[in-house]
Amino acid sequence: VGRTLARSGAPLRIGELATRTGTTPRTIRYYEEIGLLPGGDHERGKHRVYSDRDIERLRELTRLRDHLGLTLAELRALVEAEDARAALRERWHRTHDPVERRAIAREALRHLAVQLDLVRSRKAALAELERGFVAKRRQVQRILRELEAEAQV
Amino acid sequence: VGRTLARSGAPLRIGELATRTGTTPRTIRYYEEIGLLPGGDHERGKHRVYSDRDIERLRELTRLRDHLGLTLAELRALVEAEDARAALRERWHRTHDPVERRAIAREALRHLAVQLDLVRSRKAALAELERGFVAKRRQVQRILRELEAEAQV
DNA sequence: TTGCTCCTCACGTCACGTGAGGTGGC
DNA sequence: TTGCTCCTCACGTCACGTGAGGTGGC
Repeated sequence: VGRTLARSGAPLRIGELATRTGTTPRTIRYYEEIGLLPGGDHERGKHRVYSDRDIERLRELTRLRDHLGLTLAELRALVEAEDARAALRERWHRTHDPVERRAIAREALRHLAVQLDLVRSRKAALAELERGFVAKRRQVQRILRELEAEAQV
Repeated sequence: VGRTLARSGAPLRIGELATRTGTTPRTIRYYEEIGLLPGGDHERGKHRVYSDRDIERLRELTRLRDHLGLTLAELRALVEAEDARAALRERWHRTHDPVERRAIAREALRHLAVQLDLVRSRKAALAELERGFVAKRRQVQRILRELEAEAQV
């Protein structure tokens, strides 16, 4: 096994993390500043170092930001809820009490329902936009066909 | 026919336009300042007055801004293209040359295709997000059912 | 050692929000 | 006349972009 480019699991620097997530180093530092991302585990003045888990985390954040239009304050609230759920998963693994486990699972379902509602209402709005464009297009196409039929004669 | 609230066709002031389009007076003035909206036809210091056509125009802009995530610079480019197409429609009504009319219709189709591509790629991204949430939910639901079956025994 | 990427200020920008102080129309 | 909405500055804010000047690691 020789050298491999982009070896999975290898630590990343901020530039790599940025290109892999479609953002910029500035954005990453800003998110760290406002508490949306961990500090890449660095001392002041030294280079930040990230892991594969950070790639996933940042990708998730940018997706929610771009596709659901969440503000960074909303994202931060969401991340805090996420951390709370991570703590729940911890408890899940430590307990074997089925009553507690059911409560944890139901909590997870409620959270997923909220996310799904957001995604679906945005999708519905986009679908409406799409319908409008398609209707206009159909109308123009009909007119164009008529003009071309006329030209045939 | 007596007084009707919100009579269609009556001129609007900026506050009315704002509430009808889900924006704010400040946003409307800003859009005017950067050339995205006409000036409500007012002299300096006097009240701006808008028509029903302005409602539609602003709604269209906010939809494209919110759902497609366009910047105001992109919106302005789009508005300019829109104005160019309006000029084409003018020519359409003045000409009866079928060759010219076909050219105009084809131009309109190209423009609609660009818009549709944008909408659809955004919809696809949202659909992917949705699939992820649905898969997670299914998994949690399965676990929950198992726990409840256990409780039944 | 030479590039390249990284570091920390810090000011600039985009798209508005938010008063401050004053005028206009039902 | 009294409210209410409108007007124009003008500073503040959010989410970064963009140098300026300097240090770190393959």
